[in-house]
Amino acid sequence: MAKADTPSSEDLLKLDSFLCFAIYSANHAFTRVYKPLLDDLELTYPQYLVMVVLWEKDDQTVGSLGEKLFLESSTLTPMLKRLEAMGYITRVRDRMDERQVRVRLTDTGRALRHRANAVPLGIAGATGMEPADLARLRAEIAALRASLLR
Amino acid sequence: MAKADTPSSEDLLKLDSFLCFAIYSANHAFTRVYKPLLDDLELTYPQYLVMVVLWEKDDQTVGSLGEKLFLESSTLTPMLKRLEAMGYITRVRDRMDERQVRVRLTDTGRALRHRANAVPLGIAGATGMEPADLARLRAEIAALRASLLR
DNA sequence: ATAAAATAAATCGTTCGCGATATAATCGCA
DNA sequence: TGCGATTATATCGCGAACGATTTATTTTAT
Repeated sequence: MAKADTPSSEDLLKLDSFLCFAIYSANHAFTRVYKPLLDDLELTYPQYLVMVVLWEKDDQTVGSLGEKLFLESSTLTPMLKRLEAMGYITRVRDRMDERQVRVRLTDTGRALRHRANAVPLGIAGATGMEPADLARLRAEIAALRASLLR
Repeated sequence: MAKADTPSSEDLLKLDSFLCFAIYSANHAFTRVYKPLLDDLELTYPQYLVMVVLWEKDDQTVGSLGEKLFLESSTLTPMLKRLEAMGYITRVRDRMDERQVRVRLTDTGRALRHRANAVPLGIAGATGMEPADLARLRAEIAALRASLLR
């Protein structure tokens, strides 16, 4: 199958598309594995990521969330409105700088964290990998992302 | 920062969300890096993946494409209609089994492959990684996906 | 031979995600 | 001071992506 020669650009077309595809399909796989666990919390996977960021640090601007999640306001604004409608967060213009919107957890949103603690255990189990391997892989992929966005 | 103790479920909430998030954001990063390269071909990133699969093996059913790409017909059908409208593929009911739709490259679609050969080189460069490392990482992520979907 | 089960795509409604653009507030500088 | 540039968020249109359902065809079992 694999030849010792320098791969032609035709071979590369396949080869390299595979790393991106591995990531693309692994991402879908994560979405699917998370779904049943998150259904209980009535959160989608991207919404869950927003909540994780807020559980770590409450009271952030839309821009700050976007920086951490690598998302644009055009993606976040509608998502945050849904989370607000569900009663998990509030969105309030900053008094000092009315351009900014401060996103804060409600008591319900904060309380959700306890129920969410069960989620990661389920995921870690689903990967079937050792914590150390997971950490190493995570770091490598994060480095890859950083290179890509450079 | 890191303690030697067994991580609590609260710590895990952060830790484990990171592998999924690393993948999630790396996937977005790939989409962004591909975009300018694919704009010339008038393909989106998912459409490009479909074309890659067809360049490898022409004349496949919707189901076969879905198996390889891990996508449902509800995702593929509209995408394939767009590729058909662009003149890159044809969609024809199979005479032998009218339930199936056979997807075939047009001459234009086949010809596109040559122009697409430039794409992977650009991506490989953007990762800044050695081919061997890329291959290893790809394999690890593919294994992870397989575990998740088990 | 035909009714029931299974299979393959397509359709529908919802959520994400982006780029381009709009709106509104603040900043900087003449 | 006040006006142009910058910044923060929101809006819009489009293309994925999924689950649930529908339609059409084929297979199977009776």
